[in-house]
Amino acid sequence: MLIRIDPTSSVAIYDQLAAAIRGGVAAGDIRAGQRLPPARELAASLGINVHTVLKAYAALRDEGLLHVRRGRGAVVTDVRPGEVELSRAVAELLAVGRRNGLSLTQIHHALDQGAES
Amino acid sequence: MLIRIDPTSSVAIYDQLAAAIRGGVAAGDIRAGQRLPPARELAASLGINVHTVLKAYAALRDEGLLHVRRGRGAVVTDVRPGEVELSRAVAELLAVGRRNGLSLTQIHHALDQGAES
DNA sequence: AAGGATTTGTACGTATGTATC
DNA sequence: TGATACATACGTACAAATCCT
Repeated sequence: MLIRIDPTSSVAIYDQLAAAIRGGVAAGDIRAGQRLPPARELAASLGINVHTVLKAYAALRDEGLLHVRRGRGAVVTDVRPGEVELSRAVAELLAVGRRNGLSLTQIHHALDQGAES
Repeated sequence: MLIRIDPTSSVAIYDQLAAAIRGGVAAGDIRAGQRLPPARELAASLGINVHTVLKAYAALRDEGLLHVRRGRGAVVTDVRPGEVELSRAVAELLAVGRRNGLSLTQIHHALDQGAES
């Protein structure tokens, strides 16, 4: 897939890149399980900085679209459309719960209470 | 409030700082509407880099704890996270799960799976 | 209204740590 | 052991939004 970056755009470069990758996945240009180019490589080919690529990767990881891990690279999540938002909602609840000092069991309990109402 | 950073800790500095601010808000040391020190200033007083402070501020903003805007600084949100934030995350997960045809049990299962990774 | 000061946002550069292969 | 690749942190510079005079 071809990614173009417009440095004159008011949209941030990392945002342009993230959008391009999102689109590539949605369009099927990038398949589930497929690994994206290493950040340094992609940065070099696009003429941008590694940080900028890593920031885009991190954003997509937070969305649940990518699995990004040290030494492994960025791999497109193997989930069906719709499951991305599910895993993101799961991740958010876990993050919020733990931030407030809740155990996994307590988070489950909160889920049950929320389901009653 | 006093913030201490342990550079030898395995916990990332920006994470330590974010946790310290969260704790300060929770403990009432920092009140709603109060403005945090400029990133550069706080960075200098803690002996860390501006980026590190900004990353902590951005994380807290994503959590909804802070309003961070150019020229204005970082202001503590008037709504206290906690129950409100938790119930919102619960509601979102339930909504997303049911939209995708999951039962409550299946949502619990998704939560467990998310907790593993 | 205009301009300067303040403050975060983004981007680039570089170095080191850590997990994976 | 070594190579690969992301994670974090520090440094610097400029842009953009806001505030104040």
